[in-house]
Amino acid sequence: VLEDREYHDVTMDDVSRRAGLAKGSLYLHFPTKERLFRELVEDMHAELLESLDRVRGSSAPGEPRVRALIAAQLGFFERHRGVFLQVFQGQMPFLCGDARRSRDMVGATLRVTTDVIEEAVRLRRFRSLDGPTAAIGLFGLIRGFVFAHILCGSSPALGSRAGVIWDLFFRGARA
Amino acid sequence: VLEDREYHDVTMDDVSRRAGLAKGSLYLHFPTKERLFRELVEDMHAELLESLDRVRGSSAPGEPRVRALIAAQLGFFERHRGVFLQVFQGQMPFLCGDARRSRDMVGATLRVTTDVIEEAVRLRRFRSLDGPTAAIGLFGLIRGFVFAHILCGSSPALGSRAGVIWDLFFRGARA
Amino acid sequence: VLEDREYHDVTMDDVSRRAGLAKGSLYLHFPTKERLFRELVEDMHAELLESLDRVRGSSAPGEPRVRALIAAQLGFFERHRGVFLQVFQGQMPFLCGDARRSRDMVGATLRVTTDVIEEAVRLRRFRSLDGPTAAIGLFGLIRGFVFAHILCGSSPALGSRAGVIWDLFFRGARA
Amino acid sequence: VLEDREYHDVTMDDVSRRAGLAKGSLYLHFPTKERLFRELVEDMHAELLESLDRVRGSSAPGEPRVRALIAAQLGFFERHRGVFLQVFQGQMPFLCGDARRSRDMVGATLRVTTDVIEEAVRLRRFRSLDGPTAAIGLFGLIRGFVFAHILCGSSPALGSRAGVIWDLFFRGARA
DNA sequence: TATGAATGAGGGTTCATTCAT
DNA sequence: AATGAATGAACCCTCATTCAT
Repeated sequence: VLEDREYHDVTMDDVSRRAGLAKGSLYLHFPTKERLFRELVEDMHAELLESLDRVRGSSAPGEPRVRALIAAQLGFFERHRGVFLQVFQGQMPFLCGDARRSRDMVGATLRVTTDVIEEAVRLRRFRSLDGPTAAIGLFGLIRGFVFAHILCGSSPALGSRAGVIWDLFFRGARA
Repeated sequence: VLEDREYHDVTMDDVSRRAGLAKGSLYLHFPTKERLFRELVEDMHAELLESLDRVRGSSAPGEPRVRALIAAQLGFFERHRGVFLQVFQGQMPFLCGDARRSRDMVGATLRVTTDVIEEAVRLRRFRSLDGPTAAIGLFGLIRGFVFAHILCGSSPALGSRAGVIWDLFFRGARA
Repeated sequence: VLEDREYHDVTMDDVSRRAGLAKGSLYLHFPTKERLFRELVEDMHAELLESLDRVRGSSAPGEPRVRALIAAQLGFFERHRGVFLQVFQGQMPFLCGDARRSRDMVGATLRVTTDVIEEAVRLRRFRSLDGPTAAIGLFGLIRGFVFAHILCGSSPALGSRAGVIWDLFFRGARA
Repeated sequence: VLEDREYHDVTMDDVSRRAGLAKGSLYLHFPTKERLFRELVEDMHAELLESLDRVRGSSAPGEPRVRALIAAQLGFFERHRGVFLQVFQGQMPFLCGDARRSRDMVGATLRVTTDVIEEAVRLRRFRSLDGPTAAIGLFGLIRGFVFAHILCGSSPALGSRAGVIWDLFFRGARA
């Protein structure tokens, strides 16, 4: 439903109609509208963390792992394009009014990113960088492309930007 | 008011109380709640564009100009920390339901950034980069630090991160 | 509720209280205050037309039918005395801002009246009259008595005036 | 202003703009919106009574006087067509929420009409009629044509219906 | 477990009225 | 006398939530 209307314009009526349930039945599963959407976002976030975790198992440390991490995030945002269109446009209280939870979600992503980057530093693939700081940078870089992608329609495909992001992050702009 | 409550939870009563006006008086100045907040955002955006324009006049092309651009954006976000806390947390419909306007605002920023980057490319300070793409990258990088700053409280000062951002953007992570 | 307060002074709160419903419940049945009152008036009007139609089935053409028509209208206004007190005093936008609809309602009544009068003319019970014009006259005559009745309290009973109206309409004032 | 908008949709702003005065200045002349419109209606009514009074001075008793009375009323309604369009459609609380006053206005008209009719009865121009009752009839007859005229646009001219009204009232429908 | 009619607090907006200038 | 910006009570309508069935 969020792909059509923003959070505040989505009524429980809309949700129930889409769910093929009666309005009252929604309340058998979620005590509150806020909780319903919070769980939606948390599910999505769990999925992201899971896919970031899989990065560790399925790729070699260093460059391949960083690239896999970038790809995993792009894939995640592409899969949930509709919802993030809302989130980025600020249409959905990202975590339904709970800043700490928002911090936690971003924090978890940053922690994984930091680990992967520090790994690459240890392997001398990256120069000596402050892990958390570089993680913020990479995080922002990725979101920048996601943002642009979502805002400007769907071309070019988000997945295809992984190479560009890696190139910018790895080599920088320097001549 | 936006620093306390999100857009949809801010009532015109809240606004008027904070403004020291009666509720009705608000409507002498803005025909609609949406318009009131739209104008707020547009004023802020105009200020950003103005300060980005000033970058051209007050700095040499190439590296200094890119650094000035980064600083200008950081300064802008720091000045409006409160509002952007909301925006980044998705608490405020940044553009009050008008995606095109959102695209325009971001587009204007990206255009200036593109110009400045292409300048640096022409001057051989940057390697041969696709201007618009690199602009998205820099834009994301900056916003990433702003986001982290806003989310994690105020330390370290946002302005002090200009060097880090420049370093990451210019040199990349490569060993 | 209209018997106590005029349309614009009747709040949906008043209506709901009188209906023994919550305010919101009203909106399950009518999308709008205007529509609620419009339907009230339309229902009343449908009832009037129905009772005018019945006149045709239950009375002989000519004099009896005209008398029945007069009686039917008086009965209708008497049944809805309260509402028409408002309407005649101009307390209720009779048609809620839609002049065409008003014309239609009156038009339908006039058409039936015209038919009945022309019938009587054909039967040589009435002299040769322009049907539509005479219908307006009879319509006004009836409403005049309704108006007076409503304005001056309830005596004498409206139904008892049918004879007087017929007498005036049939014989005129001529010596 | 009443010719464009109904009473409740006319704001004091509208009135002041039309009057070429500031809104506040209105309140130097009328303490209240209701009072402003009440005085408007009372002025109109005074004008009607005056013109009915003139009927006595300017026409012979009996038939000419009744005809003059009819003409005077038609003229009055034609002059104030706009306002009465509102009143008849029930758009304007005829006397701003004061039924007694409404009764008085109609009562005054009926009294004059009664006098004129009884005069004609005494002169044997009319058969023996109950004055007040016949007055109500004539009053209704006239209003019926005014109503039809106002509702159906302006043709035919209201003034031209005086003959028809007189004919109906005088001769009745009888063959 | 499922329903959906009913609820009623709360929001945006209007506009008659006031009052400092 | 004239102004018009300011006021704030009041209204229509929405929608998350409840509860009898």
